[in-house]
Amino acid sequence: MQVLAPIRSPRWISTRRIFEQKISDLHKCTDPSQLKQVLAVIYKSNLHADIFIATKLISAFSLCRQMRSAVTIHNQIRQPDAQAYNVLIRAHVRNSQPSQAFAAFSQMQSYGVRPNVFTYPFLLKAFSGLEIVAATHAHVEKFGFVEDILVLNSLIEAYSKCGLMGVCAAKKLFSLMVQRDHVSYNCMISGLAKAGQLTEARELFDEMPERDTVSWNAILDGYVKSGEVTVAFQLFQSMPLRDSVSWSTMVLGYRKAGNMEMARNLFDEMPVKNMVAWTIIISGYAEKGLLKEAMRLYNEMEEAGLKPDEGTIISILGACADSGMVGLGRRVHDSVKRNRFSFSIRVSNALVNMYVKCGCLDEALSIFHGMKERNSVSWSTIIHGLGLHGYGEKAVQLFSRMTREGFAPNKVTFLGILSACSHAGLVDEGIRYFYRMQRDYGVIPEIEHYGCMVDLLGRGGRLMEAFGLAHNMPFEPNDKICGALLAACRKHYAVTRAEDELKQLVQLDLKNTGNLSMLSDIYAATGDWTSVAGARLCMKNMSSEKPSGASSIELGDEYYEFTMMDRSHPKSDMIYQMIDQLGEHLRKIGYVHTASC
DNA sequence: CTAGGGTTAG
Repeated sequence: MQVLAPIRSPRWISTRRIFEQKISDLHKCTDPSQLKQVLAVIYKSNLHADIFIATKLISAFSLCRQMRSAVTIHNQIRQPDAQAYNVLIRAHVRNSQPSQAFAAFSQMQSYGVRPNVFTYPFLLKAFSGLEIVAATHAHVEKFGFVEDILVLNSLIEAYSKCGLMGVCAAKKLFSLMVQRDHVSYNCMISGLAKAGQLTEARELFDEMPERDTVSWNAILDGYVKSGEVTVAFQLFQSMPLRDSVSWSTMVLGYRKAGNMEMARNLFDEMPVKNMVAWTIIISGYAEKGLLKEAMRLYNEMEEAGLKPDEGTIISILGACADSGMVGLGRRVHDSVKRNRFSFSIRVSNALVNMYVKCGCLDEALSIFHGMKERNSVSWSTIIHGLGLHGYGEKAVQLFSRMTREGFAPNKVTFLGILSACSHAGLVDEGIRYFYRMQRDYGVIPEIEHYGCMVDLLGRGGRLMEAFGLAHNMPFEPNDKICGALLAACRKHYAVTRAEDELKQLVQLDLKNTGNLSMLSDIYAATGDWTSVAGARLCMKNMSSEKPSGASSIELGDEYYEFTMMDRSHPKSDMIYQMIDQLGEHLRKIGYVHTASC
C-alpha cells in the first residue's frame, strides 16, 4: 500500500474526502511503520478526532498488533459512538485481550453510549465462562435486543463453549427462538457436538431445512472430537460439497486415531492444501516423533510459498515441546525470526515453553527476557520452567517480579510456583504460597494444587502433614495424590508409620502402573513378599493394555525413542553392553542404587 | 454472527 502524501492546503472538507477514499483500504496495510506515517499525516491535518477516520485507523493498527496506538486513537475521539466502541472491543478481542475488551464495554456504559446489535457478537467472543456470558445475556435483555437473531446466535455460540451447563442454556435459548436461521442451527449443532452430545447434534442436523457445507463440517468435527473417525469418514464421503475445512477435519481425525498413513493419504489427495492442513499433518509427525518427515514437510510448505501463521507456529511448537524435538523447534524459530512481526506474545510463549521442555533453559530465558510485552501465561511458563530445571529460588524471585509488575497470578501460575518449591525443597515457602493463593489473590485451590502440596510435604519428609492434607482436603484423593504419597513413603522409608493410611488410599487406585511399582517397592522394604508378588502380577497384566513411558533423544537429524527392555534398535546388544559398563563404572566411584528391593 | 490447527498445569 502506498503511503499517503502530506496535503499542502488543508481545506477541511476536501481534505477529509481525500482521506475517506484512501482510508477505506487502510486495513490492507500490514506494515506498522507505514501506518505510523499515515497517522502522522492525519495528525498534521487535524483529522484524528473524526470518528470515521479514527475507527478505520483503530482497526488497521489492531490488525498489526499495535494496540497502544489503537487505544490512543480511540481516546482522542471527541464523542465516541457505539461503532467506535465496537471497533475497539473487536481490536482487543483480536489481540487476545479479553479483559481490556470488557473494560472498553464498561467504559462505553459509564459514558452512556448505548450498545447496538454488533456490540454483543464482538464482546461475546472474548468471554469464556458461564457467569460472564449469563451476565451479558441479562444485559441483552435489559437493552431489549432479545429478538435480534444476530445477538441470539452469538449468545448460543458463547454459551455452548461453557461446558455442559452452558450447552443446556444454549439449548433453552435455541428452543425459545421465534425465528431461526441456518447460523442458529450451525451454532447449536457445533455446540452440541463439542459437548459430546452427538445424538442430539445429529437429530438437529437431520431436521435442518437447508444444509450448507458449514453444518456438515460442524457434525464432522463432532464425530472426530469423540474419536469416531469411521463414522466421520462415511459422512465425509456422502457430503455434497467438500471444502478445505472438511478435508482438514478428516486429516485431524486420522491423526488423532494414530493413523498417520491415512491422514497422509487424505492430505496428499486434498485439492487445495491450506495452512491448517499443513499444520495438522506436520504437528502430527512431530507428535509421533517422526522428525525427518515433519522437517521435510515443513520445508516443503515454505518452498510452496506458504508463510506459517500464528496458529501453525504455536501448534508445531507445542508438538515439539511434547516430543522434545528441539531441532524442528529451532527451525520454526528461524522462520519466526525472518518476519519480525510474527513475534506475538503467544508465539513467544510457545517458544519459551518449547525450549523449557526440550531442556534448553538458557534459550527459554533469553526469549522471555527479550519479550517486549508479556502476559500471565508468559510468567507462568517461565516460573514452571525454572522449577522444572531445579531453580526454585529463581522461580520465587520471578513470581515476586510478576506481581510487582501488576500481573495477577492464576491457578496455573500457582501450580508452577508450588511445583518449583517442591522440586527445590522450599517447603515453608510453598506452604506460604498455598495460603496466600486464596487469601491474597482469590484463587481457589483445586485438586491439582493439593497434589502439589502433598508432593511438597511428602518430598520434604513431612509425611504426617502430607497424609493429613490428603485426608482433609475437600476432594476425593485421585491417582496423582496417591502417587505423591507413595513416592514420599518410598523416599523416606517411613513405611510402617504410614502403612495403614496408605493401604486405605491405595484401594482407590490400582490402575496406575507407576503407583503399583512404588507400592511393590514399599512392600519389599517391609519384607511383605506376598504383597510384592501380587502387585507385580497386577502390573504384568496391565502392561499389555497401557503403553509404557519412553525417553527420546535427537542426534543430528535422527530422532530415537527408547523404552524399558527395548530391543528394537539394530545395535541393542552394544547399547546394553555399554549400559552395563556404565553401571559398573558408577559402582566403582561409589554410587549406590537406591531401590530398596 | 456459524465450520478446521493453536501457548501455561507430574
